Amino acid sequence: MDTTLSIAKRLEALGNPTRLSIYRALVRAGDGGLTVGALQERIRIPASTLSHHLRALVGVALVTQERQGTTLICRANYPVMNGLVVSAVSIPPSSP
Amino acid sequence: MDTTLSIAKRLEALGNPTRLSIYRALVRAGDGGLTVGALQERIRIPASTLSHHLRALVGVALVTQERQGTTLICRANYPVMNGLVVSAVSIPPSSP
DNA sequence: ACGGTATTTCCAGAAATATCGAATGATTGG
DNA sequence: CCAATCATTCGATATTTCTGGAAATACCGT
Repeated sequence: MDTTLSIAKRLEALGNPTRLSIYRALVRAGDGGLTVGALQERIRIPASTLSHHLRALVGVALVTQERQGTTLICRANYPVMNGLVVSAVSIPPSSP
Repeated sequence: MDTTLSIAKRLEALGNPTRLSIYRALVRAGDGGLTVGALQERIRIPASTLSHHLRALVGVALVTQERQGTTLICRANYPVMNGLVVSAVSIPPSSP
């Protein structure tokens, strides 16, 4: 019903260069994913900033997280991205 | 070279609910496109606000404009959107 | 040139985002 | 329990984005 909104939220999440870099790093990492620490080494931004961006990506389900002891593993959520792509490309029926 | 950036810019442009509505209205309109005025009737926002959003979409080439007398016809730029989708889905090689 | 319609630019205020150091919380191994 | 490591939250600032009324501009027909 609010398709447009959830699509926009995901696009907005990916629309920040830093967050897009994070997402792409996770795509590159594949199914193994990356810990927040590993991500920090690659992206090279302060931990707090990274944490905020990760929260945004997780909030729209583009990224999932799994605890493993003291570390957190982050993974790109492919099905959600595929759905987003389909939604973005397909011709919308009408409304908003 | 700045792939990530230009992708991010386009995603950001579509990441605003109002702009996404505008873009979708243009997709619905098809090859005929819509004048700015027609767009305003559908989206129902002040002309100046609409103009700002259109400028953003045109600025990243997701929308094209063609003058026709006193009116401006806006059209969704499909090739750019297709390119964006491909970029977003394909696994990036490395770097930022 | 004038009047009218279509659209953009100017301006400004409100709201949202991005950033990051410092403090805090969580979890495990010893 | 303590120390250590990994990560998040707090607090504060700087920057950007969004919004829309008013004024300006563009283009046509007469």
